[in-house]
Amino acid sequence: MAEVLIIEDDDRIRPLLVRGLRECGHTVTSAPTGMSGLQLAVDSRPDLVVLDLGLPDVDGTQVLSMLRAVSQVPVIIASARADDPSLVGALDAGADDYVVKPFTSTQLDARIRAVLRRVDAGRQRPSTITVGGLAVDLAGRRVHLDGNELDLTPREFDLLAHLAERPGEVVTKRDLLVEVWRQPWGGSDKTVDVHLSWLRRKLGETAAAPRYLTTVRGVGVRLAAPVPETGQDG
Amino acid sequence: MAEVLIIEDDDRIRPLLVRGLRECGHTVTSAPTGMSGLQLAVDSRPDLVVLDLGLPDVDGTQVLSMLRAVSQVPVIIASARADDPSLVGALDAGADDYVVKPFTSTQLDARIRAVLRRVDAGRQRPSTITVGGLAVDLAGRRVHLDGNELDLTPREFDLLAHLAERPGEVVTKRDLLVEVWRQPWGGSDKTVDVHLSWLRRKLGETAAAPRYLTTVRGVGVRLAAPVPETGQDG
DNA sequence: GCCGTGGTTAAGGCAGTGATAAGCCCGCCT
DNA sequence: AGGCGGGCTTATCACTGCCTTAACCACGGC
Repeated sequence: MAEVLIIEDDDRIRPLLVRGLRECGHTVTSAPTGMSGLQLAVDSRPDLVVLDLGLPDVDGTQVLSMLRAVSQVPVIIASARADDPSLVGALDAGADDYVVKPFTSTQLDARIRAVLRRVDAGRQRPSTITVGGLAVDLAGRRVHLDGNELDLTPREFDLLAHLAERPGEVVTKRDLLVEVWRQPWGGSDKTVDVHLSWLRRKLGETAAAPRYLTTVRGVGVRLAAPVPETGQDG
Repeated sequence: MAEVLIIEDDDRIRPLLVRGLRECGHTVTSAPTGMSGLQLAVDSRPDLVVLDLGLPDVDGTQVLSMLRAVSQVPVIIASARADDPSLVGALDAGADDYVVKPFTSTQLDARIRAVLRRVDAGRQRPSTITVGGLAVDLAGRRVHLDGNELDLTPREFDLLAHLAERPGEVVTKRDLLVEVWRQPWGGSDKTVDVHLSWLRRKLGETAAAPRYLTTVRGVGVRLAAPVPETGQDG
């Protein structure tokens, strides 16, 4: 069904949850601490995170805040705290649901499906995006420009795909480093510049005369259909 | 915050919920039976429905099914039944969340906000503001004036965007320095003046004959749709 | 008539960007 | 196991163009 990450320190509960959700058909990974869970969430990009509030290293609410800073992944809080302030605080910090221990994997599975159903309803995306004469096949990882297939490196494709998913929208280099390069904490903007340069070359354009890739100085870059040439210019 | 419909038969609980949610800032309507609630949901198109499972006329799950047949409105089940089958059945029937009575309006409000946040995230908002013949695309950072695209510098765009987000409202230079320039500690008002001047030039207007950007002496500046020329003036 | 606020233009400094080259790492082929 | 090549990153340098500061002018209020 979905890839689920469980962040839970209790060595008795964690295996139970992993096992229960696997029996429900999910692909499950797990982490025993907040920081390792955060790491996994960034690296493996799960479809949903089940987060315990009572973690040994960092408070669950803080983990949630940090996670929200870099990802929109749905989060279900699993906590022993049944009081309103804990619940309200967690939901307002960006959680999607809150279940109080003890609970069955059946219930957790039902809540997971409810959250994912709502999330999926928002984004039904076609597997191939067309922007002007540019066709990006996300599933097949192929790109065609005016009918001719382009030979892109993995990074080049990921970069182009990310931009193609937001046509006409300006994306910052910082966002690209986070989303494409998966480096929320570091990395150099220059790397993005270089890849953009190569991408432009393969798209048959230059930075000085952009067609699809327009850089917005001081902000980022935008992918949009080129404006048809008006013929003779001034 | 949102328009909420409460479907609940208990004459003691219903007013409590209505009152509690109104205190949280929601607009609330309510119905005591499944069929009247269904009617209201169709007629008044609320942003969210709180549905009791134990209704006198029709079972709550059936109400949910009928509602889902005609609407994608988010539904939070409020029920006295704490057993897993009821919860799983309701969620699988299309509910977004499930709270077990008794619960506080604080908790219900938090869950409402969590559900609505996720729903709103799915909608792609039209991120373009139109003021008269001026169209400001916030996400794409493009500006069109009477159909022609304007070439604005980053600061010019930020300035215009900030004003466009508050059409008709006078904004002080101090506010602009804080919000656009991100300099709460200092900075010269003259900088704003200079950028306003450039912006006016690109908008095809002068300070003496303003169309979109009107300065209010001693206060600040306002962006508003121009008043059509009446021909000869007084 | 003076002062303060606002408008415009000019100029210099600097930050962000573009392109290329070199180094490194990893996988593949022999 | 060693060589090889493609791809990614980092570094360097030149350049464009934006932002700020400064100076001067116009206007309205007191």
